[in-house]
Amino acid sequence: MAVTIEDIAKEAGVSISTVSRVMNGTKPVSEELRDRVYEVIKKNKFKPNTLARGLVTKKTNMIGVIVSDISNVVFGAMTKGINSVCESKGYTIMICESGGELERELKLLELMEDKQIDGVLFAGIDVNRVLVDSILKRNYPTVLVTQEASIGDGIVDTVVHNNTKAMSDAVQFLLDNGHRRIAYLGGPKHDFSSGKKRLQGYKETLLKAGIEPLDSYIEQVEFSFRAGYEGMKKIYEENSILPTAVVAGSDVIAVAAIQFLRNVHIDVPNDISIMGFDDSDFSTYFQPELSTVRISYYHEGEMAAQELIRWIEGETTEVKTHYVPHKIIRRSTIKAFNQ
Amino acid sequence: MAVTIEDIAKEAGVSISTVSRVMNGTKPVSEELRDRVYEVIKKNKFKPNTLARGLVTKKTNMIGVIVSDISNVVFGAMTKGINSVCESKGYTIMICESGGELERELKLLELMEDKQIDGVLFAGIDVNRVLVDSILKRNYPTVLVTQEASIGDGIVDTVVHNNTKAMSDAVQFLLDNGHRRIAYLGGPKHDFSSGKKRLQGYKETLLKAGIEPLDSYIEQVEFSFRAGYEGMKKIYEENSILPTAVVAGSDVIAVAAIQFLRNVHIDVPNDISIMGFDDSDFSTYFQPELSTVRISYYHEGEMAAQELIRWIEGETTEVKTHYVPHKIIRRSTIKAFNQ
DNA sequence: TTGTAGGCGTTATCAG
DNA sequence: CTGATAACGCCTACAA
Repeated sequence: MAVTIEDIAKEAGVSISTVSRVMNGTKPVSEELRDRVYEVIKKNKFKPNTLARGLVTKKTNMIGVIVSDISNVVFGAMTKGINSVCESKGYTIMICESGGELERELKLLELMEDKQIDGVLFAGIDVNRVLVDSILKRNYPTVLVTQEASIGDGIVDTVVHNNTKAMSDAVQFLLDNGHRRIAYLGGPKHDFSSGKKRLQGYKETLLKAGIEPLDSYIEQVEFSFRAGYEGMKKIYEENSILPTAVVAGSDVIAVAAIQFLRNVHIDVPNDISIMGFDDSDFSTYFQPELSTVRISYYHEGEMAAQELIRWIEGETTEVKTHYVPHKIIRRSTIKAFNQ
Repeated sequence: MAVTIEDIAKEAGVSISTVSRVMNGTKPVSEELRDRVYEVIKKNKFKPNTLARGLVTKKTNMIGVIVSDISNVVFGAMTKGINSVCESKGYTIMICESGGELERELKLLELMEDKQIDGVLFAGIDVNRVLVDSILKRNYPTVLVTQEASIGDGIVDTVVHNNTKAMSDAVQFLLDNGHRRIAYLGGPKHDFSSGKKRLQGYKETLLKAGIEPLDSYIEQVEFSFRAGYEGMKKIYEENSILPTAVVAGSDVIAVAAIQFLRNVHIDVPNDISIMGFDDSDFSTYFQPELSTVRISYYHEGEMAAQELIRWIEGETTEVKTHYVPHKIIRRSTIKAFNQ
């Protein structure tokens, strides 16, 4: 059996409250006793039982993180950001994987509560009304990361990149480079940020430039290499007039598209330009290097964790959507037509 | 304040022990009372407080996972495997990142204990005597994943792939394909499996084929694109006679090497063959596709988690090293000289 | 400044 | 089968 506060008290010849006080600095203790107690603590390598402590303080210093796919590089980067601030603030993270399924997301939200975590960081796929209700009715702070609620802003605290604007910027970048026939090979429909926000950014920007979006130029696929490959294939097969550029929903999708095009002897960027999304590490591993929209998921994770901890620790926090900036990165998969 | 077992007991008109019993099925309860209690539980959505429970049962159903780098795809896959079995067995995982620093690894091992986890899965960089001692003296089950102890087998329970054999197989594969000048561009020296085991496999296999390993053909670098690139550059610059093949420590390193070679107009595989390691998802995204050694980190994670849980739940477990199989995957970065 | 005692929410032991 | 009651290890008024 591990050594308890009582053992320490006994050995130091003081009461357990005194031991508690020197450990937590919660009330003044005479120097003499303090030293004596410290000594005994060190000697016995005493570590207070966090469960017992949590039971009375209602605080566990643990925060939950819910993501759809642990092995996804995007969430890897985000988690790293989260972890860096949590560690420095004395919090430990509990990561759970939802697979993007509503059922499991709801179950995990509950699991977190059971575990008495202090708060959760939620990276959903489509944070709809059911999810929002579930989040709001719980008695722990929650901030959304990576994905805003699909039923409107200002309802739950959020840290995201502006998906609409990011995609809009990507399309505008292509327009600025003289492209007019721009296809969209984005993430899945059921993913709110990809299925709705980004597609919206794509369409609006084309429209603003006087270009009517073409259904046959729009393909929404899963975030995987295979899906990206098949999506590009479909666009290729079903259009007699090919686009001169494609905006992708992720770098993986972009790379898959390039691979397909190469297989049908279409050169990137000479025949078709490709724009990635995310700026994953590997986007410079390829030849040609990927032009892309840089999203700092690491930073997004950091911000979200900071926001959550601020909330947990009682610093008044306004429920709002915080945007982390994105940036267009030009590399070799874009060819300019104008000038 | 959340509803407690006492509230339920009161509302159902029974004692708290009865409520506890119906929840845990620990002792028989008359059907009548059981139904009545269940009703009240459902109605109030009562969830027992895990902290209080853990305090008395000494079990938290949480297992800790310590990795050096959360955003590394290898650990992403492993974690996913771990998570899948943990979830099915009712355990939740607590992931911590050590950065591969001994200090932090030791600190995390302690943190885990503080949190009263039931056991930990440890993926270290060099599990030396200090670490092993620290692991053994703790009072929770621990199994090493991905990396065996550097001070010998059979001391702590382990699930790994056979690094020596895997690298040996890779080299043998190259030998079988007629290569004689094979360079080694592996992981960092301080990483036991890469710095020691794999290098050993490389040297032994060459020796067995009557080839004396060349120092100038051996480069040990960090697991990053940049480091891989620089490492390949060094081999290129410092050898008047270039190797005809290179075995890499990871797919990322392999891709980086290819990139460098391309930049100095050396063709892969016609001029130099490249063998990757890991078989990461992206190894088929490139042209040419990467020949590599497939390691199923997902499966490794699964096995380790199973082993740990078996241990936690008291099924006698023999402390030994479990190997998960690897496999040579031939793709396009290898050219055969013979036949 | 220090100690006593009650309570946090459960499980488990022991009578009934 | 059921119900008190004592732990579990710690924090925190309340007293001294």
